[in-house]
Amino acid sequence: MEPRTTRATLQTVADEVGVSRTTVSNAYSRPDQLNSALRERILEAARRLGYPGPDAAARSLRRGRAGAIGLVFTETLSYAFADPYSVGFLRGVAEVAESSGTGLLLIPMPPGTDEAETAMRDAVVDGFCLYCMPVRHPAKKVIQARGLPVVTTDENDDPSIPHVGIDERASARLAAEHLTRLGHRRVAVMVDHVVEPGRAGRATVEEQRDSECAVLHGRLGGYREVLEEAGVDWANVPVVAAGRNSRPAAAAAAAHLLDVADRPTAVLATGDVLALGVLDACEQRGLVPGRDISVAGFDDVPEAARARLTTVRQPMGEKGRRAARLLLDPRDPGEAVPRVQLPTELVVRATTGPVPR
Amino acid sequence: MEPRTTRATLQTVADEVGVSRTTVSNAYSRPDQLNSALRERILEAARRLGYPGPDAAARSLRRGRAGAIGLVFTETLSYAFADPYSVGFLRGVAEVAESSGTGLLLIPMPPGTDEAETAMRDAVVDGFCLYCMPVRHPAKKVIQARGLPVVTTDENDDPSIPHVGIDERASARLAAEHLTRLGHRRVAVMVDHVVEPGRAGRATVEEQRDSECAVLHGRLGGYREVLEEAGVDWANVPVVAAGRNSRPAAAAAAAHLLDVADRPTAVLATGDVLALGVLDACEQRGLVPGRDISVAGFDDVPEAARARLTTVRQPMGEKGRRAARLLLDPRDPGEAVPRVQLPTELVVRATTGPVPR
DNA sequence: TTGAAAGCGATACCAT
DNA sequence: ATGGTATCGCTTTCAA
Repeated sequence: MEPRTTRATLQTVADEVGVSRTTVSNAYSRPDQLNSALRERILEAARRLGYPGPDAAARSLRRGRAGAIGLVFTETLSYAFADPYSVGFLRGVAEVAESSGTGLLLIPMPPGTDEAETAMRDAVVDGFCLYCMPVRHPAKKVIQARGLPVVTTDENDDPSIPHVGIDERASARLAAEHLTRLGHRRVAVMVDHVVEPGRAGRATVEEQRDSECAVLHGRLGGYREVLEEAGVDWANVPVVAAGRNSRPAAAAAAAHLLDVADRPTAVLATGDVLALGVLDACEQRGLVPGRDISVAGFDDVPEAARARLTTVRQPMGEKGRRAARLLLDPRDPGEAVPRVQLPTELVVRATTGPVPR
Repeated sequence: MEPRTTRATLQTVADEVGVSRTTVSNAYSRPDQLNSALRERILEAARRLGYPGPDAAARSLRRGRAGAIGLVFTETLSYAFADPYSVGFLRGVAEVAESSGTGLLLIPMPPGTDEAETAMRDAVVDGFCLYCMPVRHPAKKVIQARGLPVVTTDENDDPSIPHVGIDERASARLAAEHLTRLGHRRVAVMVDHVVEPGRAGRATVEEQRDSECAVLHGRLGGYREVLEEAGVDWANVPVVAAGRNSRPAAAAAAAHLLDVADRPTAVLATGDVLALGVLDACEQRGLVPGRDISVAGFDDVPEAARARLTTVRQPMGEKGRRAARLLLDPRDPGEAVPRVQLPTELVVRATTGPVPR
């Protein structure tokens, strides 16, 4: 018996078989470089010695390739699986990554700045997809410093980073115009959060302006334009935060809208999950959406169709696919930085209708 | 200007500042090991030189730690995001991983054996979570050979691998007994696939036996026991495969069940997504579930509650959390291999009722 | 085909 | 607080 104090390595196997490291390496990575009898002998010896195969990290270092792309969220990782919009996006990314044999590394974002920077540095990846990342995030500069391909979605400040997204403002307008055309003027808005995650309740115009989230700015901006064009004073439009992007949170926050004297005739939600929560709240109160009150969402997640929710559809799966492709298909340096803008459309279903009289 | 032909490395920065590599390394990894003035000088020089920070692969190699755990599916990666059960599980894994600063690497499984083995070898991870993996999968031995911590869910053959799951057979019995108690004897079963993915239609008893999927065996076995106890000949029980685990596929396959002379009075589905598809098919035909026909699912995904589906609840989030913990909390070698069995329960809602007369 | 030598880029340990 | 040295485990020329 050999002493098994130290783990078996390429060298161990090479010595055992009486060949060089190169040959053992080839046995794994380039089967065509040696005759299969020798290869079998090597593999057999490896098995016998308990050699686990070429070390992944060492291989990655030597080759300069990780075989994975990193997905970076600001939200908690588990949120990535909680929100159907996010799931749709990830699914798109996964489709493309998979077809090129690339793994997907979901990178958690620790709270502290130093920790976050370290996390971004330690990710063994060939590129980053930034998702839901505030315009100014400390970890962003680390990611850029690494010099790997990067792509952003939704939030796009930096023109030097490839981007795939939608026209947030114009898309939001679609929903708002639909409502004003139906005659609605007393409109309220439901968002996930404005200033800080978790904080629910009405947000002032100043707070809206100070938000770090470009998507929120775009969507609120679109709503605002349309409503002002219809003669509504934006300062009087209640913008209510659910605190978190969840159905129950939205349902709870909807109380601010529904249980008041001058209940709005319509609610614009910046996401379908929120809109569905508002619908839940309506149901609890015996309000029939589309008749007693109008509710419009954003995203068109799968559940929206079942709930007959009027919403703005954005192609989340396609977004993910395009983002992944931008990362995986190398572009030549001369080329302009790609900026993909995907189309959106208003989907009118049953939750919106004329102003009740 | 320095020549920038070669990428900046630790050494480059060390030379520039006139310190040793160690000190530069410490500036990044152990800020407390040097005075902050020097650290600032180093970081500044790094910035100036375009040094991207310590290389992730090199660091991972040297430290012997990857900072990520690998999730391995047999299904396509995008499927992981398509199935709500799977999403719930992943969410649980993500919660725990995140809390310990660990990333999640979703590893695609290529079709070929060699490719699959390479993919498992190249994953830079500290452990593997095997999910939905057939009892005999070629990639499995590579994973075990790597000698990293491994945990399986659902499919469990090997007693040497830690496992978290449910009692498939007993849980399936819950649903079946509920139906037989209601008087149902003409019962059909809907599964995703038996022999090979994609193949839809009725499956013979032989095909059922030959399936590689332990979960399927467990659930069908449970149904069978109960039905036979109730005097039903299993050979006469239609077991229909939807081909894929999707709602539309199930709805389509339900035609085999609903559009026949002796329509069953009840359908047992091995998953909620399938059950929901059956409900869709019922709706198209004007059949009211719970009155005209009974439908029971399995999993209790979020949509099930909305659809008022009777089903067997399994704690998918908890499954994920436990699996992640088994991977991340190191156990001492002497300890027995953990096998966690999570509880399930029957959730009776509106889609099941007495036999229509 | 096979092998020798030269790194890939960083960190740990032990002095200083 | 700093620095020297050894090493992590592999792949890649290039020559034999």
